[in-house]
Amino acid sequence: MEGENNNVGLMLGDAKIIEVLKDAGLRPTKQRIFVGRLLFTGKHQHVSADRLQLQIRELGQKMALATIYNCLHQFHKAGLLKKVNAVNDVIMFDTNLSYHHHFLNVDTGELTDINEEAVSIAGLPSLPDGFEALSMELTIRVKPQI
Amino acid sequence: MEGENNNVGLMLGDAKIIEVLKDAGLRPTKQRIFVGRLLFTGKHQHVSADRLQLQIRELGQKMALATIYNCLHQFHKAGLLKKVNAVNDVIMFDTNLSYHHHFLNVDTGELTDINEEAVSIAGLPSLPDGFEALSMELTIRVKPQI
DNA sequence: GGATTACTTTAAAACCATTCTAAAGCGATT
DNA sequence: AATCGCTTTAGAATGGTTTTAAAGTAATCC
Repeated sequence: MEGENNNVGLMLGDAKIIEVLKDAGLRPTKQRIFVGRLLFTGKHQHVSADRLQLQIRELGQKMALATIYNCLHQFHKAGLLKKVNAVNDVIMFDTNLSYHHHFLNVDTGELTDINEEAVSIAGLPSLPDGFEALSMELTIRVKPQI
Repeated sequence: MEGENNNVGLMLGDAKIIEVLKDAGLRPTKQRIFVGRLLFTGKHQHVSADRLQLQIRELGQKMALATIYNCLHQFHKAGLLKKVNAVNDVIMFDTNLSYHHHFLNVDTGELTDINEEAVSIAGLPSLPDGFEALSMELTIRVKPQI
């Protein structure tokens, strides 16, 4: 179970991003700083490697998909991103680190945060013997009304 | 479907499976009946196409993976199976049709049902405008204690 | 029943998100 | 500036799933 990380929406200048990267033990390369700028805007996002590359292209930059995957995984390992259960066969990362749940638009694969207070899960079931819980996630699948 | 012992002759209980298939608008082919026999045993299971093929092979039969995928998807469409969020990049189907949640062993990808009464989710959040809810699923990721 | 028609199964190829490879590039430390 | 080790990169590889088109089989019609 992940800790209740009451994250402030950080708006990082490059200096701060560089510091965050260093603190995470990651060299502040051009690529990691660029991705950091896109992700840590203060507004929470759900991103896939693919869409991130598109976004980068639209800004007139080029970055190998492998680099983007590396970056996302490293950010995740460093606790800067949450990994969301694969959606439509695509790995999604979430900049909202606090404990929360998601609506999943099954038509588009789009995720939307559920306000934490809107749902309460009571009575954690006893775990199988010899197991420990890592995290918990509720997904509500939704689709546009006809 | 072929094998050394190519006897897929119907056994007792097949009559019921055939009826179920017909009711679902599916021709009761040898393959669908065989898969039905494996799945609808009364004991709930979580299966992937891959593991199902292994199980079939162990019984001395042969079935194309594509056929197994077709079968699972058709059964799902007919409401005979539930589809579970992809786990470790693998599509899982669940014979337990009732509303329930899962423990996910992140090491093995194995799913275990959570007794419905063991958890209660209170206060359904209001859905985004113009959307309707399809389903809801809680996944508790667990791993063996060290 | 046998022929016709429509749906199914199959092996193999295609697909596609993700990971791997190994060579070129770059950041840090001296 | 020289070196060392981590990074980036394009392209190939991987692996689960889907598609293809040809062969097979269930249902229908007479």
